[in-house]
Amino acid sequence: MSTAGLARTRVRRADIVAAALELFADKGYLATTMDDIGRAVNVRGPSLYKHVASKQDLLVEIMETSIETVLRDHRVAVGSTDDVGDQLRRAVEAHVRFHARHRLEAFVGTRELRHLSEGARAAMAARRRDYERGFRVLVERGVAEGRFRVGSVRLTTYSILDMGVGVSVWFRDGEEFSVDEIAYRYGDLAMRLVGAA
Amino acid sequence: MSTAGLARTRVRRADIVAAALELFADKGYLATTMDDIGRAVNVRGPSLYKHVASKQDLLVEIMETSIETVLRDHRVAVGSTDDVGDQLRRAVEAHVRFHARHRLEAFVGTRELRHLSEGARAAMAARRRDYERGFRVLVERGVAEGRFRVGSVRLTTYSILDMGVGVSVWFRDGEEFSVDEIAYRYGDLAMRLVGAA
DNA sequence: CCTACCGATCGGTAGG
DNA sequence: CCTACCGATCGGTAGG
Repeated sequence: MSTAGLARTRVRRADIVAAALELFADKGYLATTMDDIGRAVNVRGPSLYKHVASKQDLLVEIMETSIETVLRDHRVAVGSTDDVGDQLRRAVEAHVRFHARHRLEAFVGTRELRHLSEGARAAMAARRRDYERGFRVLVERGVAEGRFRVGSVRLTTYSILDMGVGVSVWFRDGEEFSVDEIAYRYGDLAMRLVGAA
Repeated sequence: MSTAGLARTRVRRADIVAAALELFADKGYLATTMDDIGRAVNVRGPSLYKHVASKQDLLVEIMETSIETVLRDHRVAVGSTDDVGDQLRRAVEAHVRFHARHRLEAFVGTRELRHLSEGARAAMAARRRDYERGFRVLVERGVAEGRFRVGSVRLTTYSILDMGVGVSVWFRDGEEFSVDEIAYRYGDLAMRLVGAA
């Protein structure tokens, strides 16, 4: 038994989370079994419980990590300048970068929200509203400063956010556009939407 | 037993499909049991098998009906005029109307694609590509005719589609905007995206 | 349209 | 980290 030669590094919690992310994105949370996740890191399902408390825990960790990442990126983008046009442009670029680079997190974050326990779900929903509000505030300020011209702040904000989220659905690495190219072009598109192009 | 007074009309297949749609949208396909669906139409789970062949069948019916609806609406919109600007505008309006009026179908259509059997999934994916192509062709023609000015046909098309899909996530009846108001405003936003505003 | 039930699956625990 | 296993759930069928 001790002679089996399979290269096998010690299982780390981060590997388990990464495997769970891929499986949740591919098959869905409910359809993914602890055995599936174990297989991806070369152990049996029950062995995972030495590293994680539950399957639910894995989902919570994935979602919390990604909302914190995108909120941090957003704050950095907005804090990088005082010009509301540049703020919105950079916020959109950060939004798109996140949704291209973290496609699976974005997927799982929206599609599996309902499988979060009640408390975790409410906390996540609140964080997501914070994020949306960040964009709405920028659009509002741009309008107030006479820089943007929009039909409806709310609809324009949703449009900007939703088109960026869409990137996570169709983006594939190594195709026509790089992440940065897409980010810049979506920045341009957002400027058009707010009438500042 | 025969004296129980509960108002109960005969169970129709359409009622079952409608109940399944609501449950699939709310809890997800896998988390919805045949007993859940039965309860919604006042029968036990096993009784449903007199009307439907399987739970999978319900999902297929929901998805096929909605893709056919949106494709039909799209063809009517595009066929209503020869002006490519008006064609795109009306196509966007139809797209948005569908995603506002058929929120749940839109939800289930994208979120539960992976729970379709292999064959049904491939057929659905093909229909969805047809739909996308309809928009891409309009954007291309507008550019060729010198009416639109875009950075990338592909990214602009995705943006237009994705922001419309987003309506199904946040739209609620009886709030700030009616379905038609949203449709018109999204038509305006699409015109801005293609540089024809 | 119902009850009883089969067969399979799965999260998590016991106890090494 | 593993095997054995519990308890619960669920789609679908049998047979009225």
